[in-house]
Amino acid sequence: MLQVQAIRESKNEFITALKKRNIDAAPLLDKAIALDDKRRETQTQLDKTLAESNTLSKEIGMFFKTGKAQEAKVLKEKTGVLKEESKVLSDTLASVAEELQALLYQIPNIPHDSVPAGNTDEDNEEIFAEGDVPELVSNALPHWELAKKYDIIDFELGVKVTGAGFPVYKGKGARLQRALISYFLDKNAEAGYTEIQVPHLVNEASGYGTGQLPDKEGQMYHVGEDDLYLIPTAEVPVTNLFRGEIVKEEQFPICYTAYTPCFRREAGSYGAHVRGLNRLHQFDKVEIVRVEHPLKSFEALDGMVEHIKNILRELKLPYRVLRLCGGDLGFTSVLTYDFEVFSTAQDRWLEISSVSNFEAYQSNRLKLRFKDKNGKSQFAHTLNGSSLALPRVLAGILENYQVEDGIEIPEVLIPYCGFSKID
RNA sequence: GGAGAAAUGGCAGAGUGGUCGAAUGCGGCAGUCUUGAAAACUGUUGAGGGUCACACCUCCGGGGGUUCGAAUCCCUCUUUCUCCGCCA
Repeated sequence: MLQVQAIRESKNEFITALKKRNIDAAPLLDKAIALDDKRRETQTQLDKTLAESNTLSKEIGMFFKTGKAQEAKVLKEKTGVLKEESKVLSDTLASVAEELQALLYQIPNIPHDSVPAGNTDEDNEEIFAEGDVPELVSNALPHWELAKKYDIIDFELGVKVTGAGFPVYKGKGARLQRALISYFLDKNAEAGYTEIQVPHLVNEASGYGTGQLPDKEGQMYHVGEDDLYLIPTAEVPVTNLFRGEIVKEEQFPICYTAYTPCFRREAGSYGAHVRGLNRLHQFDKVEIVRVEHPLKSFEALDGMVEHIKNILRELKLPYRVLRLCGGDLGFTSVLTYDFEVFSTAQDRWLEISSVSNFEAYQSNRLKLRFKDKNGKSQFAHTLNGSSLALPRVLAGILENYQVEDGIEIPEVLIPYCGFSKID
Protein backbone atom coordinates (compact mmCIF):
# COMPACT_ATOMS: atom_id res chain seq x y z
CA MET A 1 0.00 0.00 0.00
CA LEU A 2 1.01 3.59 -0.47
CA GLN A 3 2.58 5.55 2.33
CA VAL A 4 0.44 8.41 3.58
CA GLN A 5 3.51 10.59 3.78
CA ALA A 6 4.13 10.03 0.06
CA ILE A 7 0.50 10.87 -0.69
CA ARG A 8 0.87 14.13 1.21
CA GLU A 9 4.02 15.05 -0.66
CA SER A 10 3.00 14.07 -4.17
CA LYS A 11 -0.76 14.11 -4.27
CA ASN A 12 -1.08 15.86 -7.62
CA GLU A 13 1.54 13.71 -9.32
CA PHE A 14 -0.21 10.62 -7.99
CA ILE A 15 -3.58 11.77 -9.31
CA THR A 16 -2.07 12.35 -12.76
CA ALA A 17 -0.27 9.01 -12.77
CA LEU A 18 -3.31 7.07 -11.58
CA LYS A 19 -5.32 8.45 -14.50
CA LYS A 20 -3.29 6.00 -16.57
CA ARG A 21 -5.10 3.29 -14.67
CA ASN A 22 -8.33 5.05 -15.49
CA ILE A 23 -8.88 5.92 -11.87
CA ASP A 24 -9.92 9.25 -10.50
CA ALA A 25 -7.90 9.05 -7.33
CA ALA A 26 -8.47 12.57 -6.03
CA PRO A 27 -11.33 11.71 -3.65
CA LEU A 28 -9.50 8.62 -2.35
CA LEU A 29 -6.29 10.49 -1.70
CA ASP A 30 -8.06 13.40 -0.04
CA LYS A 31 -9.91 11.01 2.18
CA ALA A 32 -6.72 9.20 3.10
CA ILE A 33 -5.08 12.45 4.12
CA ALA A 34 -8.15 13.50 6.10
CA LEU A 35 -8.24 10.16 7.91
CA ASP A 36 -4.55 10.37 8.63
CA ASP A 37 -5.04 13.86 10.07
CA LYS A 38 -7.73 12.48 12.31
CA ARG A 39 -5.52 9.57 13.26
CA ARG A 40 -2.63 11.80 14.23
CA GLU A 41 -4.81 14.19 16.15
CA THR A 42 -6.40 11.33 18.09
CA GLN A 43 -3.02 9.78 18.72
CA THR A 44 -1.69 13.04 20.15
CA GLN A 45 -4.67 13.42 22.45
CA LEU A 46 -4.38 9.85 23.60
CA ASP A 47 -0.67 10.25 24.26
CA LYS A 48 -1.36 13.31 26.38
CA THR A 49 -4.03 11.55 28.39
CA LEU A 50 -1.81 8.55 28.96
CA ALA A 51 1.12 10.74 29.95
CA GLU A 52 -1.01 12.44 32.58
CA SER A 53 -2.30 9.14 33.82
CA ASN A 54 1.23 7.71 34.03
CA THR A 55 2.43 10.67 36.05
CA LEU A 56 -0.46 10.36 38.48
CA SER A 57 0.07 6.63 38.87
CA LYS A 58 3.65 7.24 39.89
CA GLU A 59 2.52 9.78 42.44
CA ILE A 60 -0.01 7.33 43.82
CA GLY A 61 2.77 4.82 44.21
CA MET A 62 4.80 7.33 46.17
CA PHE A 63 1.88 8.19 48.42
CA PHE A 64 1.24 4.54 49.17
CA LYS A 65 4.86 4.03 50.05
CA THR A 66 4.89 6.94 52.41
CA GLY A 67 1.57 5.92 53.93
CA LYS A 68 -0.44 8.84 52.63
CA ALA A 69 -3.52 6.82 51.73
CA GLN A 70 -5.83 9.82 51.72
CA GLU A 71 -3.84 11.71 49.08
CA ALA A 72 -3.60 8.56 47.00
CA LYS A 73 -7.34 8.16 47.09
CA VAL A 74 -7.89 11.65 45.69
CA LEU A 75 -5.54 10.97 42.81
CA LYS A 76 -7.19 7.63 42.13
CA GLU A 77 -10.42 9.40 41.35
CA LYS A 78 -8.62 11.57 38.84
CA THR A 79 -7.01 8.63 37.09
CA GLY A 80 -10.41 6.98 36.90
CA VAL A 81 -11.63 9.85 34.75
CA LEU A 82 -8.50 9.77 32.60
CA LYS A 83 -8.97 6.07 32.10
CA GLU A 84 -12.43 6.63 30.69
CA GLU A 85 -11.07 9.27 28.36
CA SER A 86 -8.24 7.17 27.11
CA LYS A 87 -10.56 4.24 26.51
CA VAL A 88 -12.73 6.38 24.25
CA LEU A 89 -9.69 7.82 22.49
CA SER A 90 -8.05 4.50 21.85
CA ASP A 91 -11.30 3.07 20.47
CA THR A 92 -11.55 6.02 18.13
CA LEU A 93 -7.92 5.62 17.14
CA ALA A 94 -8.38 1.95 16.35
CA SER A 95 -11.41 2.54 14.20
CA VAL A 96 -9.82 5.46 12.34
CA ALA A 97 -6.64 3.49 11.74
CA GLU A 98 -8.66 0.56 10.47
CA GLU A 99 -10.65 2.77 8.14
CA LEU A 100 -7.47 4.34 6.82
CA GLN A 101 -5.90 0.96 6.23
CA ALA A 102 -8.97 -0.32 4.40
CA LEU A 103 -8.90 2.77 2.22
CA LEU A 104 -5.21 2.43 1.44
CA TYR A 105 -5.77 -1.18 0.43
CA GLN A 106 -8.11 0.12 -2.25
CA ILE A 107 -5.57 2.44 -3.85
CA PRO A 108 -3.33 0.74 -6.42
CA ASN A 109 0.34 1.49 -6.90
CA ILE A 110 1.47 4.54 -8.83
CA PRO A 111 2.43 3.67 -12.43
CA HIS A 112 5.93 4.54 -13.57
CA ASP A 113 6.43 7.50 -15.93
CA SER A 114 7.11 5.13 -18.80
CA VAL A 115 3.81 3.28 -18.40
CA PRO A 116 1.54 4.11 -21.33
CA ALA A 117 -2.08 5.07 -20.73
CA GLY A 118 -4.62 2.55 -21.95
CA ASN A 119 -7.41 0.24 -21.04
CA THR A 120 -6.68 -3.29 -22.22
CA ASP A 121 -3.88 -5.50 -23.44
CA GLU A 122 -4.44 -3.91 -26.85
CA ASP A 123 -2.77 -0.80 -25.48
CA ASN A 124 0.37 -2.51 -24.21
CA GLU A 125 3.51 -1.27 -25.83
CA GLU A 126 5.81 -3.67 -27.64
CA ILE A 127 9.37 -2.68 -26.82
CA PHE A 128 11.38 -5.61 -28.08
CA ALA A 129 11.03 -8.67 -30.27
CA GLU A 130 13.45 -11.39 -31.21
CA GLY A 131 13.61 -14.84 -32.74
CA ASP A 132 12.37 -16.24 -35.99
CA VAL A 133 8.92 -17.65 -36.36
CA PRO A 134 9.51 -21.14 -37.71
CA GLU A 135 8.09 -22.40 -40.97
CA LEU A 136 5.87 -25.23 -39.90
CA VAL A 137 4.68 -28.28 -41.71
CA SER A 138 1.45 -27.73 -43.58
CA ASN A 139 -0.61 -29.81 -41.19
CA ALA A 140 0.76 -28.15 -38.03
CA LEU A 141 -1.27 -28.86 -34.91
CA PRO A 142 -2.01 -26.88 -31.78
CA HIS A 143 -0.39 -28.33 -28.67
CA TRP A 144 -3.53 -29.98 -27.34
CA GLU A 145 -3.71 -32.05 -30.52
CA LEU A 146 0.00 -32.81 -30.32
CA ALA A 147 -0.40 -33.80 -26.68
CA LYS A 148 -2.99 -36.36 -27.67
CA LYS A 149 -1.16 -37.57 -30.76
CA TYR A 150 2.02 -38.37 -28.85
CA ASP A 151 0.25 -39.18 -25.57
CA ILE A 152 2.29 -36.76 -23.47
CA ILE A 153 -0.43 -34.74 -21.76
CA ASP A 154 -3.83 -36.16 -20.81
CA PHE A 155 -6.46 -33.56 -20.08
CA GLU A 156 -9.33 -36.06 -19.72
CA LEU A 157 -7.54 -38.03 -17.04
CA GLY A 158 -7.05 -34.82 -15.09
CA VAL A 159 -10.77 -34.14 -15.38
CA LYS A 160 -11.50 -37.55 -13.93
CA VAL A 161 -9.12 -37.18 -11.03
CA THR A 162 -9.79 -33.54 -10.21
CA GLY A 163 -11.55 -31.44 -12.85
CA ALA A 164 -10.90 -29.23 -15.83
CA GLY A 165 -7.63 -27.34 -15.75
CA PHE A 166 -5.64 -30.04 -13.98
CA PRO A 167 -3.75 -31.88 -16.69
CA VAL A 168 -1.80 -35.10 -16.29
CA TYR A 169 1.64 -35.12 -17.91
CA LYS A 170 2.83 -38.47 -19.15
CA GLY A 171 6.04 -40.08 -20.32
CA LYS A 172 8.19 -37.72 -22.32
CA GLY A 173 5.75 -34.90 -21.57
CA ALA A 174 6.39 -35.30 -17.86
CA ARG A 175 10.11 -35.64 -18.44
CA LEU A 176 10.23 -32.53 -20.63
CA GLN A 177 8.42 -30.55 -17.98
CA ARG A 178 10.85 -31.69 -15.32
CA ALA A 179 13.73 -30.88 -17.65
CA LEU A 180 12.43 -27.35 -18.09
CA ILE A 181 12.14 -26.84 -14.34
CA SER A 182 15.71 -27.98 -13.78
CA TYR A 183 16.98 -25.93 -16.68
CA PHE A 184 15.27 -22.75 -15.46
CA LEU A 185 16.51 -23.23 -11.91
CA ASP A 186 20.04 -23.80 -13.16
CA LYS A 187 19.94 -20.69 -15.32
CA ASN A 188 18.65 -18.63 -12.41
CA ALA A 189 21.26 -20.00 -10.03
CA GLU A 190 23.93 -19.18 -12.60
CA ALA A 191 22.66 -15.60 -12.65
CA GLY A 192 23.07 -15.32 -8.89
CA TYR A 193 19.66 -16.33 -7.59
CA THR A 194 19.68 -18.59 -4.55
CA GLU A 195 17.44 -21.60 -4.98
CA ILE A 196 14.93 -22.21 -2.20
CA GLN A 197 11.95 -24.43 -1.59
CA VAL A 198 8.98 -22.89 0.14
CA PRO A 199 5.58 -24.00 1.43
CA HIS A 200 2.77 -24.29 -1.10
CA LEU A 201 0.17 -23.17 1.38
CA VAL A 202 0.28 -19.80 3.10
CA ASN A 203 -1.60 -18.11 5.89
CA GLU A 204 -3.79 -15.07 5.66
CA ALA A 205 -1.07 -12.62 6.75
CA SER A 206 1.09 -13.71 3.82
CA GLY A 207 -1.80 -13.14 1.44
CA TYR A 208 -2.09 -9.59 2.71
CA GLY A 209 1.66 -9.10 2.64
CA THR A 210 2.01 -9.42 -1.09
CA GLY A 211 -1.38 -8.01 -1.98
CA GLN A 212 -3.39 -11.07 -3.03
CA LEU A 213 -5.69 -10.23 -0.15
CA PRO A 214 -8.05 -8.57 0.18
CA ASP A 215 -8.61 -7.64 -3.45
CA LYS A 216 -8.01 -10.99 -5.19
CA GLU A 217 -9.51 -13.24 -2.58
CA GLY A 218 -11.66 -15.17 -5.06
CA GLN A 219 -8.64 -16.14 -7.15
CA MET A 220 -7.02 -18.29 -4.50
CA TYR A 221 -8.04 -21.72 -3.31
CA HIS A 222 -8.85 -21.52 0.35
CA VAL A 223 -8.56 -24.44 2.74
CA GLY A 224 -11.30 -23.49 5.12
CA GLU A 225 -10.65 -25.96 7.88
CA ASP A 226 -7.12 -24.68 8.47
CA ASP A 227 -7.64 -21.20 7.06
CA LEU A 228 -4.78 -21.53 4.58
CA TYR A 229 -4.47 -20.55 0.95
CA LEU A 230 -2.90 -22.52 -1.89
CA ILE A 231 -0.30 -20.26 -3.44
CA PRO A 232 -1.16 -18.68 -6.79
CA THR A 233 2.57 -18.03 -7.34
CA ALA A 234 5.84 -18.55 -5.47
CA GLU A 235 5.97 -14.79 -5.13
CA VAL A 236 3.71 -15.08 -2.10
CA PRO A 237 5.76 -17.40 0.14
CA VAL A 238 9.13 -16.15 -1.11
CA THR A 239 8.44 -12.45 -0.67
CA ASN A 240 6.78 -13.12 2.69
CA LEU A 241 10.01 -14.63 3.95
CA PHE A 242 10.91 -10.99 4.53
CA ARG A 243 7.71 -9.92 6.24
CA GLY A 244 8.57 -7.84 9.28
CA GLU A 245 12.29 -8.06 8.63
CA ILE A 246 14.87 -5.31 8.82
CA VAL A 247 17.66 -6.34 6.47
CA LYS A 248 21.14 -4.91 6.31
CA GLU A 249 21.92 -2.60 3.44
CA GLU A 250 24.96 -4.66 2.50
CA GLN A 251 22.73 -7.70 1.96
CA PHE A 252 21.42 -6.13 -1.24
CA PRO A 253 20.78 -7.40 -3.80
CA ILE A 254 18.76 -10.25 -2.30
CA CYS A 255 17.95 -12.71 -5.08
CA TYR A 256 15.92 -15.88 -4.72
CA THR A 257 14.53 -18.40 -7.13
CA ALA A 258 11.97 -21.06 -6.37
CA TYR A 259 10.05 -23.67 -8.25
CA THR A 260 6.48 -24.28 -7.10
CA PRO A 261 3.20 -25.41 -8.48
CA CYS A 262 0.71 -22.54 -8.69
CA PHE A 263 -3.01 -22.79 -8.01
CA ARG A 264 -5.51 -20.39 -9.48
CA ARG A 265 -9.27 -20.59 -9.43
CA GLU A 266 -9.49 -18.40 -12.54
CA ALA A 267 -13.04 -17.53 -11.60
CA GLY A 268 -14.76 -15.72 -14.41
CA SER A 269 -12.36 -16.62 -17.20
CA TYR A 270 -13.82 -18.26 -20.24
CA GLY A 271 -13.66 -18.34 -24.02
CA ALA A 272 -11.63 -19.77 -26.84
CA HIS A 273 -8.27 -18.84 -25.34
CA VAL A 274 -8.44 -21.25 -22.45
CA ARG A 275 -7.91 -24.47 -24.37
CA GLY A 276 -5.17 -26.94 -23.61
CA LEU A 277 -2.36 -25.50 -21.54
CA ASN A 278 -3.33 -21.89 -22.14
CA ARG A 279 -5.12 -21.48 -18.84
CA LEU A 280 -4.96 -23.95 -15.97
CA HIS A 281 -5.98 -24.22 -12.35
CA GLN A 282 -2.70 -25.86 -11.46
CA PHE A 283 0.54 -25.20 -13.25
CA ASP A 284 4.25 -25.14 -12.54
CA LYS A 285 6.37 -22.04 -12.45
CA VAL A 286 9.89 -21.05 -11.58
CA GLU A 287 9.93 -17.62 -10.01
CA ILE A 288 12.64 -15.06 -9.33
CA VAL A 289 12.26 -12.59 -6.48
CA ARG A 290 14.50 -9.69 -5.55
CA VAL A 291 14.68 -7.34 -2.60
CA GLU A 292 16.56 -4.21 -3.54
CA HIS A 293 17.76 -0.82 -2.45
CA PRO A 294 15.25 1.82 -3.64
CA LEU A 295 17.89 3.47 -5.82
CA LYS A 296 18.70 0.19 -7.53
CA SER A 297 15.32 -1.34 -8.19
CA PHE A 298 14.86 -0.25 -11.79
CA GLU A 299 18.35 -1.33 -12.67
CA ALA A 300 17.44 -4.68 -11.13
CA LEU A 301 14.25 -4.82 -13.18
CA ASP A 302 16.24 -4.30 -16.37
CA GLY A 303 18.62 -7.03 -15.28
CA MET A 304 15.73 -9.44 -14.79
CA VAL A 305 14.39 -8.63 -18.24
CA GLU A 306 17.79 -9.31 -19.80
CA HIS A 307 18.07 -12.56 -17.89
CA ILE A 308 14.76 -13.84 -19.24
CA LYS A 309 15.66 -12.73 -22.75
CA ASN A 310 18.76 -14.90 -22.49
CA ILE A 311 16.75 -17.95 -21.57
CA LEU A 312 14.35 -17.48 -24.47
CA ARG A 313 17.26 -16.95 -26.81
CA GLU A 314 18.76 -20.25 -25.71
CA LEU A 315 15.43 -21.99 -26.20
CA LYS A 316 15.24 -20.39 -29.64
CA LEU A 317 11.65 -19.33 -29.22
CA PRO A 318 10.26 -16.27 -31.01
CA TYR A 319 9.16 -13.79 -28.36
CA ARG A 320 8.39 -10.19 -27.66
CA VAL A 321 8.49 -7.94 -24.62
CA LEU A 322 5.61 -5.64 -23.76
CA ARG A 323 5.42 -2.74 -21.40
CA LEU A 324 2.00 -3.01 -19.80
CA CYS A 325 -0.34 -0.08 -20.08
CA GLY A 326 -2.01 1.47 -17.05
CA GLY A 327 -5.22 -0.46 -17.53
CA ASP A 328 -3.47 -3.83 -17.72
CA LEU A 329 -0.93 -3.17 -14.99
CA GLY A 330 -1.30 -5.25 -11.84
CA PHE A 331 -2.72 -3.55 -8.77
CA THR A 332 0.52 -3.57 -6.79
CA SER A 333 2.96 -2.94 -9.63
CA VAL A 334 4.72 0.25 -10.71
CA LEU A 335 6.06 -1.14 -13.95
CA THR A 336 5.55 -4.54 -15.54
CA TYR A 337 7.08 -6.16 -18.59
CA ASP A 338 5.30 -9.14 -20.06
CA PHE A 339 7.08 -11.71 -22.17
CA GLU A 340 5.11 -13.48 -24.84
CA VAL A 341 6.10 -16.40 -27.03
CA PHE A 342 4.61 -16.66 -30.46
CA SER A 343 2.76 -19.88 -31.04
CA THR A 344 2.75 -20.52 -34.73
CA ALA A 345 0.18 -23.28 -34.64
CA GLN A 346 -2.28 -21.20 -32.63
CA ASP A 347 -1.25 -18.05 -34.46
CA ARG A 348 -1.20 -16.06 -31.24
CA TRP A 349 1.09 -14.76 -28.53
CA LEU A 350 1.22 -16.64 -25.23
CA GLU A 351 2.21 -14.85 -22.04
CA ILE A 352 5.03 -16.75 -20.39
CA SER A 353 6.50 -14.26 -17.98
CA SER A 354 5.63 -11.12 -16.15
CA VAL A 355 8.36 -9.08 -14.51
CA SER A 356 7.47 -6.30 -12.12
CA ASN A 357 8.84 -3.69 -9.80
CA PHE A 358 6.59 -3.01 -6.82
CA GLU A 359 8.85 -0.37 -5.29
CA ALA A 360 7.80 0.05 -1.65
CA TYR A 361 4.17 -0.95 -2.14
CA GLN A 362 4.60 -4.52 -0.94
CA SER A 363 7.31 -3.58 1.56
CA ASN A 364 4.94 -1.22 3.29
CA ARG A 365 2.44 -4.01 3.77
CA LEU A 366 5.17 -6.45 4.67
CA LYS A 367 7.04 -3.99 6.88
CA LEU A 368 10.18 -4.99 5.02
CA ARG A 369 12.86 -2.43 5.78
CA PHE A 370 16.57 -1.87 5.78
CA LYS A 371 18.86 0.45 7.71
CA ASP A 372 20.37 3.11 5.52
CA LYS A 373 23.77 4.69 6.05
CA ASN A 374 22.34 7.19 8.52
CA GLY A 375 20.90 4.39 10.61
CA LYS A 376 17.36 5.27 9.57
CA SER A 377 15.13 2.42 8.52
CA GLN A 378 13.31 2.75 5.24
CA PHE A 379 11.28 0.46 3.05
CA ALA A 380 13.13 -1.79 0.62
CA HIS A 381 11.86 -2.37 -2.91
CA THR A 382 10.56 -5.75 -4.02
CA LEU A 383 10.50 -7.21 -7.51
CA ASN A 384 9.55 -10.50 -9.03
CA GLY A 385 9.25 -12.27 -12.32
CA SER A 386 8.44 -15.62 -13.80
CA SER A 387 11.48 -17.41 -15.02
CA LEU A 388 9.49 -19.04 -16.41
CA ALA A 389 5.87 -20.26 -16.40
CA LEU A 390 5.90 -23.84 -17.61
CA PRO A 391 2.70 -24.67 -19.48
CA ARG A 392 2.89 -22.00 -22.12
CA VAL A 393 6.60 -22.47 -22.63
CA LEU A 394 5.79 -26.13 -23.08
CA ALA A 395 3.00 -25.24 -25.50
CA GLY A 396 5.37 -22.95 -27.40
CA ILE A 397 8.00 -25.65 -27.67
CA LEU A 398 5.56 -28.34 -28.74
CA GLU A 399 4.02 -26.16 -31.39
CA ASN A 400 7.09 -24.40 -32.72
CA TYR A 401 9.34 -27.44 -32.71
CA GLN A 402 6.94 -29.85 -34.39
CA VAL A 403 8.15 -31.58 -37.51
CA GLU A 404 6.60 -34.13 -39.82
CA ASP A 405 7.30 -37.12 -37.60
CA GLY A 406 7.43 -35.72 -34.12
CA ILE A 407 8.55 -32.88 -31.90
CA GLU A 408 12.17 -31.94 -31.59
CA ILE A 409 13.69 -30.89 -28.30
CA PRO A 410 15.53 -27.56 -28.04
CA GLU A 411 19.22 -28.24 -27.92
CA VAL A 412 19.83 -26.83 -24.45
CA LEU A 413 17.19 -29.15 -23.03
CA ILE A 414 18.48 -32.40 -24.49
CA PRO A 415 20.94 -33.04 -21.64
CA TYR A 416 18.09 -32.45 -19.19
CA CYS A 417 15.62 -34.66 -21.06
CA GLY A 418 17.83 -37.51 -22.07
CA PHE A 419 16.14 -37.64 -25.47
CA SER A 420 16.10 -35.36 -28.49
CA LYS A 421 12.71 -36.03 -29.98
CA ILE A 422 9.17 -36.83 -29.00
CA ASP A 423 7.63 -39.23 -31.45
C1' G B 1 -3.75 -36.83 19.15
C1' G B 2 -2.39 -37.20 24.99
C1' A B 3 0.77 -35.26 29.24
C1' G B 4 4.18 -31.62 30.97
C1' A B 5 7.38 -27.16 30.46
C1' A B 6 8.40 -22.64 28.22
C1' A B 7 8.02 -17.84 25.07
C1' U B 8 11.98 -11.19 27.58
C1' G B 9 16.53 -6.72 23.37
C1' G B 10 21.15 -9.39 17.47
C1' C B 11 22.14 -13.95 20.80
C1' A B 12 22.33 -16.09 25.80
C1' G B 13 19.84 -15.00 30.17
C1' A B 14 17.97 -12.26 35.04
C1' G B 15 13.64 -10.03 36.45
C1' U B 16 6.72 -12.49 40.11
C1' G B 17 2.76 -5.67 41.02
C1' G B 18 5.33 0.83 41.19
C1' U B 19 11.77 4.33 40.32
C1' C B 20 11.94 -1.84 34.46
C1' G B 21 12.54 -0.32 28.08
C1' A B 22 14.31 -3.93 31.34
C1' A B 23 20.46 -6.63 35.34
C1' U B 24 24.54 -9.40 33.54
C1' G B 25 27.39 -11.88 29.71
C1' C B 26 28.39 -12.38 24.45
C1' G B 27 28.15 -9.93 19.89
C1' G B 28 28.11 -4.95 17.21
C1' C B 29 29.94 0.19 17.03
C1' A B 30 33.41 4.18 18.79
C1' G B 31 37.75 5.30 21.52
C1' U B 32 42.52 4.40 24.53
C1' C B 33 46.91 1.42 24.03
C1' U B 34 49.65 -0.65 19.41
C1' U B 35 53.71 0.31 13.40
C1' G B 36 49.07 -2.63 12.50
C1' A B 37 46.09 -6.49 14.53
C1' A B 38 44.79 -9.33 18.85
C1' A B 39 44.22 -8.89 24.07
C1' A B 40 42.95 -5.48 27.86
C1' C B 41 40.41 -1.12 29.33
C1' U B 42 36.58 2.96 28.61
C1' G B 43 32.19 4.45 26.40
C1' U B 44 28.08 3.23 23.41
C1' U B 45 24.37 -0.14 21.37
C1' G B 46 16.28 -2.55 20.50
C1' A B 47 11.81 -1.02 17.50
C1' G B 48 7.66 2.18 16.14
C1' G B 49 5.02 6.88 16.64
C1' G B 50 5.88 12.06 17.74
C1' U B 51 9.09 16.80 17.70
C1' C B 52 13.16 21.65 14.22
C1' A B 53 15.20 19.30 18.49
C1' C B 54 13.51 17.85 23.30
C1' A B 55 9.35 16.29 25.93
C1' C B 56 6.01 12.55 25.56
C1' C B 57 3.38 7.79 23.95
C1' U B 58 3.49 2.45 22.58
C1' C B 59 5.94 -2.36 22.37
C1' C B 60 8.82 -8.09 27.19
C1' G B 61 4.94 -14.28 21.50
C1' G B 62 -0.66 -12.41 19.70
C1' G B 63 -5.43 -10.86 21.69
C1' G B 64 -8.48 -9.78 25.96
C1' G B 65 -9.02 -8.86 31.35
C1' U B 66 -7.87 -7.37 36.75
C1' U B 67 -5.45 -2.82 38.94
C1' C B 68 -4.52 4.03 40.16
C1' G B 69 -0.20 1.19 38.16
C1' A B 70 1.41 -5.27 34.64
C1' A B 71 7.34 -8.17 31.63
C1' U B 72 5.33 -9.70 36.54
C1' C B 73 -1.65 -11.69 38.31
C1' C B 74 -6.08 -13.97 35.37
C1' C B 75 -8.38 -15.80 30.58
C1' U B 76 -7.54 -17.18 25.59
C1' C B 77 -4.93 -18.17 21.11
C1' U B 78 -0.34 -19.29 18.69
C1' U B 79 4.43 -21.23 18.65
C1' U B 80 8.62 -24.00 20.64
C1' C B 81 10.77 -27.90 23.68
C1' U B 82 10.46 -32.84 26.43
C1' C B 83 7.87 -37.56 26.95
C1' C B 84 4.04 -40.93 24.87
C1' G B 85 1.06 -42.38 20.57
C1' C B 86 0.65 -42.33 15.19
C1' C B 87 3.22 -41.78 10.67
C1' A B 88 5.74 -40.21 4.79
